[in-house]
Amino acid sequence: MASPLTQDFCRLVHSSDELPESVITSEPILQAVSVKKINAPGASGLDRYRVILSDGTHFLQGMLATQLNPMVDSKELDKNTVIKLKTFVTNVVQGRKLIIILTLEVVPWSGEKIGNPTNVEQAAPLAAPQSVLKPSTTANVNASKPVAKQPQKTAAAPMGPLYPIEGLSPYQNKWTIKARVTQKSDLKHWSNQRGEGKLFSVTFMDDTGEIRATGFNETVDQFYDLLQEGKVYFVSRARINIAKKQFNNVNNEYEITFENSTEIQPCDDESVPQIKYNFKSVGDLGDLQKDELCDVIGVVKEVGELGSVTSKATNKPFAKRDIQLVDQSGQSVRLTLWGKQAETFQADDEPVIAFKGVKVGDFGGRSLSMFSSATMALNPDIPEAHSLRGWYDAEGRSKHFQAYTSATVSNSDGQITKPSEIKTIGQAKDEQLGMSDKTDYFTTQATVSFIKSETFSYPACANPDGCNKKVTDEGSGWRCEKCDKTWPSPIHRYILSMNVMDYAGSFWITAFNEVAEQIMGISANELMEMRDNGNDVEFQRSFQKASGRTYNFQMMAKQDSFNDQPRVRYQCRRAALPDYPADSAHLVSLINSISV
DNA sequence: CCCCCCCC
Repeated sequence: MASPLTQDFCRLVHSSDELPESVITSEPILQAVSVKKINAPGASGLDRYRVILSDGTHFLQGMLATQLNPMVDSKELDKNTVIKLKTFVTNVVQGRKLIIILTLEVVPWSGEKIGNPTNVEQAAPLAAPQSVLKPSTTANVNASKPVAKQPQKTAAAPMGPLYPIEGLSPYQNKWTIKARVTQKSDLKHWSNQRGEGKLFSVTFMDDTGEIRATGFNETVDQFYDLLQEGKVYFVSRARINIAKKQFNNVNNEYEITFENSTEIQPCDDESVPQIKYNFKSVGDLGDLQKDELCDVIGVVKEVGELGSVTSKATNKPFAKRDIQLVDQSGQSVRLTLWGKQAETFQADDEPVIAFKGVKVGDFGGRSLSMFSSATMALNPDIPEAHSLRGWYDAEGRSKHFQAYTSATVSNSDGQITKPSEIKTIGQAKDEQLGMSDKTDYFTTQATVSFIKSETFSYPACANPDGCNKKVTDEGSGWRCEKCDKTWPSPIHRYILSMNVMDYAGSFWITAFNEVAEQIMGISANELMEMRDNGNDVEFQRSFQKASGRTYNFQMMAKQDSFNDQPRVRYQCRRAALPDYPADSAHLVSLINSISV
């Protein structure tokens, strides 16, 4: 059988300083005669595979970009697999030339080894490398010092070969990327123990990936005005470092730092792609940990008032504005804008906005916050936005959206629980919620049948900072151990014990101060005063008035022991008046789930 | 070399 391999490719690579663009894009076909895992994992912690690549006559070393790992894991790429190199770069590591394969295609092959290749390092160099693969019409006598294809006549020539962003690494120095600025930060000044200075950063993107780049001090003067969001540039001769992933969500294990020698040239090639998103559905934010960064697209359902907060850390005031985002998940989430963005934000027509790199918070279950490296695109021309717009205008607008609640906050193990499910009291008991080691959260619609009036509160510390600890009556005053203070009188706080029922059963639940106050309609202090004043009729009526009402209770079921017997305590964390349209929608979905 | 991203 004729060899499918690209003849003399290994010698061409080995004898060229830098490969011509025509070779880089020629999609050579080689056989991977060996595929081995490298012992030292890469900076990303991912496995790295080394391949020995043969053209049938010689072999040389190659590395696989980590995104190709699944092909090795699945054995799609294995010993003696024939592959077509779709994108690759060459690199010299420890004096040895190797190929880094970024994307490849498997070429069908019997699995036999082709020929008896020898190490290209021992082979005689190729006399005229450029003639082998380069079409003769564009043959370039300076092929050993090639330049990439000129993209546009208005564009300046880049330095060195064009690299895909994906192919950049700290071990290369002669590279040029052609990339779009998808995000540009404001100019920032800093001052700390180690000194002071100014900086800005941008995110570059091409069709292989994205990378963050930062300029400090003099390079700010050189490049801050030149680099504009949305425009395309050639960038070369900058330093590449390991990225500190905790500070941005740009998907690259490396980042660029501009240096004085860095060259940046504008380019008006429109083929470079626009911003890339990896959207997380609003309903799936529970999958993410607090402080993770994510991309979200949603309809702006509500725009809050402009407000201001004072930072606890710096004592500086910040403008803030909350908006509510909804999507097809039926869930809504709050997103907070800060500073200038909060002040200038306007969206009264329920637009679609795509957010990139917003930070996940756990306030009220799940919330989002703009991060300095986050971007916001109003009605972007992307499929997800069009589909969201169509859905919202057709049906979403009239839908009820489930807001995140604190019932989705991380539990005592620090694990995130999903938005609480709706259960009947019978289901909560049948499913033994709260009987395991972990805390269970659920929502139940039930009616208050009875509220205990004998004990309904405890005397709490009157410290205005909200200590709320129990205080003891010492005759001369009420003493708080924690605050080491004695108060003339305590503040009574509810521990309200209620029996609630639905058609499937009843149970006793406890509501603490805020929820209990909402249910009773008056404070525990006021109630205590009635009792102390002997106002029994009014006192008893308060309990009767609060009974017979129906709520959607957000419940927490947790095990504890009483007289050495394990039992479940049901705590009510929130009580909301029933939302009948939403409840009906829930019933409809239950009915739909059982119909054929 | 920043890396704070705030509040309730």
